[in-house]
Amino acid sequence: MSEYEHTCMIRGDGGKTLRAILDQICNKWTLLVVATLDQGTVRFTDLHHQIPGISQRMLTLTLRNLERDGLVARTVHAEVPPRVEYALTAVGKSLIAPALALAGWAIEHVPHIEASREAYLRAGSRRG
Amino acid sequence: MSEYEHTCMIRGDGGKTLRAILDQICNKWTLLVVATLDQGTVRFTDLHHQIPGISQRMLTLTLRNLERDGLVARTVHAEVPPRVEYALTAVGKSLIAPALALAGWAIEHVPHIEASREAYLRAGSRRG
DNA sequence: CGGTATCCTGCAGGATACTG
DNA sequence: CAGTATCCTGCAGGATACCG
Repeated sequence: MSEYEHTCMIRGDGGKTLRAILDQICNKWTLLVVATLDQGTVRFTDLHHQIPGISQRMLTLTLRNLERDGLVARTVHAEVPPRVEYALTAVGKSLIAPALALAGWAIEHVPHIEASREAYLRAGSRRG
Repeated sequence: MSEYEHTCMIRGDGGKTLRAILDQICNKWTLLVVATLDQGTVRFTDLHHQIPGISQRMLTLTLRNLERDGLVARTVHAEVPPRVEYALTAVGKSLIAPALALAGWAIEHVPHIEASREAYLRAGSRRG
């Protein structure tokens, strides 16, 4: 049985809705930030340390977008030194499951994909 | 119960594996092409017509990448005029399910996200 | 500590023209 | 019909410096 009847969800409006979301969560850091926040409430600096390679700028931008979309809650504690904590909202948490589905697929098929790439390269170099 | 134990799949190697795949499938057209190919075997021109807005160049590039990764099979028929047909491989088909999971999440939460964005904008303009 | 502001670069992807 | 080849542009995202 084909899944064709359901892929209209992807093709739907020419893919605009889905791609607007995909563009958002695929922007290099979003999914990583969400996954890191799945452990609970985390401070800005802790996030910065736990996500290797992210710049302060990109962490801020990513968190702002997530906050704007209602996936992450930002709490500022009126203390000195300042303390700002981030946590997933219910909607943010609900993203974890489908993200894991995709991550699972990725990890499961990486060997196949890499093998296919090498075979493709070899076939290409044989052609010239 | 938290999903924290599982999010290591996302955070795993600093997210490199997952992001390599995500970068690949999030590149604006890949998922749309895969979803369109879920109907079966489709010719190049038919794909071009069925995916509004895609250029010949991007369709070709997207298909080449999918073929290289073993998600799509390309069949050239020795005829004139030429006929080239594309179809999902088993691995390509297996991507549909997790993609649908994500698409489902996206469609389900678009209203919430858009409402959150508007609220965020209003709060911002109130601040100045 | 938790950010902004600014500058800079690579490259995804569009437009267009040509081809076996 | 099914592509290449080439040029061009916007903008994601990195580096760095400054700020309340």
